[in-house]
Amino acid sequence: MEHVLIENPLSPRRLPKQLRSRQRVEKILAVVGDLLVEKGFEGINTNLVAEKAGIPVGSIYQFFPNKYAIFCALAELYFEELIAINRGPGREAAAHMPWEGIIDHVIDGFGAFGRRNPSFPILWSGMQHTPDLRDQITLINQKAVEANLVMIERLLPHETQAKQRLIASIMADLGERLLISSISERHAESRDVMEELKFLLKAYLRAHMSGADRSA
Amino acid sequence: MEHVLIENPLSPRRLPKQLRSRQRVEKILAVVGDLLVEKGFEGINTNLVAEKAGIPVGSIYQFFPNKYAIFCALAELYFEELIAINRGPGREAAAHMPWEGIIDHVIDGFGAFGRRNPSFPILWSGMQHTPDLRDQITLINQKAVEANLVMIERLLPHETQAKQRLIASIMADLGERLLISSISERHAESRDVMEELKFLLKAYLRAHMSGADRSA
Amino acid sequence: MEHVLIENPLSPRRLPKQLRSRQRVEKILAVVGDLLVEKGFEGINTNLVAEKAGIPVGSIYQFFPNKYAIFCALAELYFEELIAINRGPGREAAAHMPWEGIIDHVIDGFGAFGRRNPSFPILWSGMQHTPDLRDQITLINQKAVEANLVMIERLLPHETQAKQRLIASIMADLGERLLISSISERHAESRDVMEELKFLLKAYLRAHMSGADRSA
Amino acid sequence: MEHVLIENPLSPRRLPKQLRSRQRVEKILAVVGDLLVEKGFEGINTNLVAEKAGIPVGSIYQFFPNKYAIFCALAELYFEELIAINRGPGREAAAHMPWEGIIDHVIDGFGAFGRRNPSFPILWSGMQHTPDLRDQITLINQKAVEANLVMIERLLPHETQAKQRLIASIMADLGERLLISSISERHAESRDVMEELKFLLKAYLRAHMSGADRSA
DNA sequence: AATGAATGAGTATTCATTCAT
DNA sequence: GATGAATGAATACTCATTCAT
Repeated sequence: MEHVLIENPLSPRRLPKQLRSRQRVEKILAVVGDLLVEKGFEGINTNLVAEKAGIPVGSIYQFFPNKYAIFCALAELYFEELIAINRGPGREAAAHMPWEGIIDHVIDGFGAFGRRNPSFPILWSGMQHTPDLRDQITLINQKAVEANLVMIERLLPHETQAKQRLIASIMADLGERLLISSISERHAESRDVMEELKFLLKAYLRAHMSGADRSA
Repeated sequence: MEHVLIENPLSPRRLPKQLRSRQRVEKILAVVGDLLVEKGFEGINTNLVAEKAGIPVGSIYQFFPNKYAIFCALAELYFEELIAINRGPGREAAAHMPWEGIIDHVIDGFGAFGRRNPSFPILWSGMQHTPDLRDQITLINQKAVEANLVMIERLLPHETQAKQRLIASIMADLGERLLISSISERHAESRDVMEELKFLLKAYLRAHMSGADRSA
Repeated sequence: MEHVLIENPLSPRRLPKQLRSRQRVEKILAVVGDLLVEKGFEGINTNLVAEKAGIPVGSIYQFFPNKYAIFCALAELYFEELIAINRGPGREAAAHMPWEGIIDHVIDGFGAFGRRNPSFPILWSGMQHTPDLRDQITLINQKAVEANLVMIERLLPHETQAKQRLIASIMADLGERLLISSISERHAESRDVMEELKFLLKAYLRAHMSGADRSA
Repeated sequence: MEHVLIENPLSPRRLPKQLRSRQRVEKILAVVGDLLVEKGFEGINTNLVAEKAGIPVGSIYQFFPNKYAIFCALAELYFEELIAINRGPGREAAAHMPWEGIIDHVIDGFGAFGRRNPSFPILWSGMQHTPDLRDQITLINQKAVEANLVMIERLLPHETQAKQRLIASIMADLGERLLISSISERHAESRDVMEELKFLLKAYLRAHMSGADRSA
């Protein structure tokens, strides 16, 4: 389900069960992460990955149907983590937390994630180029929207569903896009940016909550 | 001699003065725009451009020192227009206009621009990959920040310069990033998104203007 | 791992162990030798080499990092042989041989070598143009000088080291330069030239041995 | 005669009579000389020459039928000078000069020439690569042989014509080859080399003059 | 299953020469 | 004559993927 085995050109070919195989897949993904930082998205090639991972090229194709499936798998790893962050601090914790706290928690989580995974923005923006990969991004985006919707429905119960979804979608966009740019080198003042982002999101939601006049 | 450009690896080689040359350069840029939509950033190659433009490859290299200079020239075309939009409705008009009107004007401008230039987001995100081109983006970003600063200084005169610049920079990021994503195909409901963006920006600035408490 | 060569831009990429690989490398070098004669140094291109060798271009790049490395490998083959010739008839034989015999032996060896390898002078002079290759020539030249020094030290023990080296160096130059020109087509009378060269070298050394007056 | 007007692919197309044309041809040759040193033989292209010479490309083709004819013309300039040097100090002077003096004079002349014309060895060795140009070299070589013959006939009147020609030819080879290598950077001790060369040539000729036994 | 040598289509850029103006 | 924009064939090197072993 999460790993559709119907031969989708981007999903992993074979679910590695054997220990060695699992280790190999992990090694491949780790190497790709490193190379993304070291050589850039376009600088990666399968032979290089194999060499750095210490496995033969052929083996890569036992786990992945093609080069892009590797990126996809790495992205999925990142996405799972991001979705978890985006989903917030968990039901019970969230129940006793003001919504602003959730926003702080999510943005801080994104910030920490970005610092932990310098290859993420490179992978993300690289995926835009390959039409097939772009579809994966759309998918992940939808998951982010769903996560946001949970909070929006709670905060803005009187809005139409369409409006709620629009807001959730804008928030997802903000999150993703700014996740990328806030990590990039030109924001050494990353901390300030993160704080400002929290302020922005809160202001946005508060304005909706107070039913602010839109026409002015 | 008059027009020998300092041979920057990205600036055009020769300024086309003759009618035919100007037409050729325009044709090249138009073809690149089309191909960007049709084949994606990585799908473009010089021979293809030449063929579609109906000129020999060699001719491309009379005007551009290399492939990336073509992208750069197209980007510059777009950037000029965007900067003009971002600068707002002009001094006199702006003087008699509430700041919200300026925001509406700019966002609407961006929206119209995006609809007119479907190749823009592809070009923009493609430029991220090529280090040299990335520098161009940084430059343009700075110009956008400057344009935003003018308004911020007027609206939030009591903030520190650093804070003003941070806000202007967030706005620029928002503008650029959302310019890209709001245009992309997955937002057919582009109009709603645009309206929501206006709301977002206004809420953000209003929150700053009212000196909202940040700590909550 | 055993055979990973330090990736010098001119040394072979992979040492061919398998029979087929070794044959391929040999075939490549043989084809380059032929083409050198047929088309000249500048007339050689990698695709042509591949075609004539009956292998795909890509295969060339499995063994050689670039075009010049092929020339270098061929040169090294030649050089090894030449150095061996230059080193003379071997210790024991040399011990029972007048020095003139050694000169005869070396020059005859050069002559035979030249007749066997018509591509050599083309390769040699071609290597002068490519700065990287020129360095290889300097190296080989030094080896030739060392080989000559052995004999010079024996024949002219009273000269200063600097003078001995100068003489050895002139001899090396003579050897190399004349190796090239004596082989070239305009000397069909190659045999006579070879004999004259022996005479020249002997006269030169004898003059030094007799401590001839230089000032006249 | 010296400038065959029959459309030889390497001779100049048109003898420039007009002042401006003569200046242009001279400028072209001077620029080629400079570029030879600056960019190497293969680094020269007609458009670059035209640009550096401050004339349009088309004009080059008014004086020279093709690129190689330019090299040829420059070579001819050099050769004329070299032949003059090689011809010795002039009839009257030579009559009152021991032959050793002539050799000194010629070698010194070659040395001075080499220092004056750093582009010469580059041009010379470059010409080896282009079959057509190689023929020019053969021609010039013959002229050098003729010049040497004059002296050889005087010094070794009893040798057969064939032998005289062989000796003259060896000397020419020595002269040319060593002209190139003695100039090159690896002989900073150029002066010593020059002196050694004089010694070599004198020893060679003296050995012939004394009818030295060849068989030893 | 595992390997890694082999494949060859694909691509940016150059430059001698021409010829319309 | 003079110009210099136009031309396009030519060329080194890469890399995703396969498949014989």
